[in-house]
Amino acid sequence: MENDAPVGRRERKKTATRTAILEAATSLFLERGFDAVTVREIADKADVTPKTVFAHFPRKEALVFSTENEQQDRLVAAVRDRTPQTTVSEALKAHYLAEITLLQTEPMSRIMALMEDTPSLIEYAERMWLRHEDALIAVLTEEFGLAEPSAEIRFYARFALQIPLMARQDDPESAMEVGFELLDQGWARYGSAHR
Amino acid sequence: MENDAPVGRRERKKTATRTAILEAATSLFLERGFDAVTVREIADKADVTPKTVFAHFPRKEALVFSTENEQQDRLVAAVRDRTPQTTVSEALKAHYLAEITLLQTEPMSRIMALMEDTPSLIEYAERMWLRHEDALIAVLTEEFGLAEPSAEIRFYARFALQIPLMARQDDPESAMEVGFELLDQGWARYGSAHR
DNA sequence: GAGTATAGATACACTCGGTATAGTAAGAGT
DNA sequence: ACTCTTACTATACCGAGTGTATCTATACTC
Repeated sequence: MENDAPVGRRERKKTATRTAILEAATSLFLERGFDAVTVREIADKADVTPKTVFAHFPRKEALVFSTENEQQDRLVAAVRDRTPQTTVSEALKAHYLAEITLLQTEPMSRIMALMEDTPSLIEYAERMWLRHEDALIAVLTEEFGLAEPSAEIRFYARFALQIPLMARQDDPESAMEVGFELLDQGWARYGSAHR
Repeated sequence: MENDAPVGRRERKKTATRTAILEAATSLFLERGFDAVTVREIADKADVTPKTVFAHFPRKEALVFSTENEQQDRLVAAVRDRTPQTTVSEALKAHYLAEITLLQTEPMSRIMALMEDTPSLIEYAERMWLRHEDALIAVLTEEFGLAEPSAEIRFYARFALQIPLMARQDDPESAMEVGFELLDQGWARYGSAHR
């Protein structure tokens, strides 16, 4: 979390205001919901100018998802650090399931609850998630010992990132199962019966 | 296009203002670009109130994509009306390629050019395109003689709709080829060599 | 055909996210 | 002590989109 070098006072102050903004925002969001809180209120509570809020976070939605980078790192690590006898799909499936259980614990679960009834947040979260595509393509390319990503890898990454988005319902495990089965074995078996 | 019953004067006037807004918008967009045109300017040129613009179109971006419904109809028809010996994937691939060539002709090509350098438009177009998912799921369910959509169908639809989004580059045909090959035959063949 | 209801449009004020600009003040490097 | 940079402020602003009350031409009804 805060394992960066404790550099100069200036940077310390900067991260201080950043966390102040973040804390003000999350407390207000959890209290009244995302849409009902204005950026100006957040700024007031954090005792900064609205402009400062946007200096630290590109959009209002970004105040909810401040741990995006770590998420990507975990995803990449899940692929790269899998055991040799594990396929990429198996590793991804396991990782997705682990992430889901992670999201069900405090304090993430409250943010997830906030998300459920805020369309703009869902949308933003999905867009952010899909931004990991390039990173996933990069690991896969590396793992497969290629110099350039192949078209197959690109499609695989695109498809694979869709799976957790569809498994956010009641039974994530079996949904995930189906998704990866289709991704690994293909549709032909289902479709061939009906041309 | 305008094959609806020529009903009362009221509805005729309504569609008249709608087309006036649409024409004003497209001409201004093509002339100066999407972002450089304000809704007020469009409203002025169409001689209506800004409020009226939003009464006809939910968002500014919707002014560019006014033929969304027809697009969905064509997609559904491509699946439903395929010849019996054609698989769904084959039908979709052919349809996508046809749509792409359609988009390369006037006046669509100019709208596409407009899109290229307007991120918000690309985003909106993709979101709108993916909204066809439910419709695609519905046809597939029907075509496969099921009462309820299966999880496999849901994933297939999700994946299949991603393919044209990835084939917007230089060589759509071969990209499409790869996408559907992966979707139909699965990743196992590629991945197995590298676990 | 007069009376009434209503849908489409208007006028206008407003909210809110986000930006632009100019300036201040504190910290960092020399 | 000397700048130079940088986080932040103050303030005004922009543009998309909404809320509300109102007007009016059209449609419906008796």
